[in-house]
Amino acid sequence: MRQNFFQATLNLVKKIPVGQVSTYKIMATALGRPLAARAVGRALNKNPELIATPCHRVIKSNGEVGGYKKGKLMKKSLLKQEGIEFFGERVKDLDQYLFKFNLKK
DNA sequence: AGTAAGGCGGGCA
DNA sequence: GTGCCCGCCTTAC
Repeated sequence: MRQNFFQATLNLVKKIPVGQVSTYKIMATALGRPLAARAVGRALNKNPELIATPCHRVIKSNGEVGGYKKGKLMKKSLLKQEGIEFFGERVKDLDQYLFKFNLKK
């Protein structure tokens, strides 16, 4: 399932609705690996299609933007275009935009 | 096969 | 809030 993890990750990112975001942790959990947040980031970094796969909608669990292959500035810009606002390096009202997939809080 | 790296998380000083 | 370290997981060399 190693190779599949990569696929599953990209696939999962595509499920994030426009105007919403998720965190590496949540995604890792959704993938069955609550502790693989790092691996998720690794996968997204090697994301073949930056546009088709909205990896910019994935941020850190603490609300910070996190990183982006093309730079976090670009990431923030893309998110802003989707209606998400920022407060410095953090997403404003994170819980409001946070997409938790099928997970229950 | 071994090791380093990477868009992280959490705990503690 | 900041900084540091350790832990976790997968991918690349």
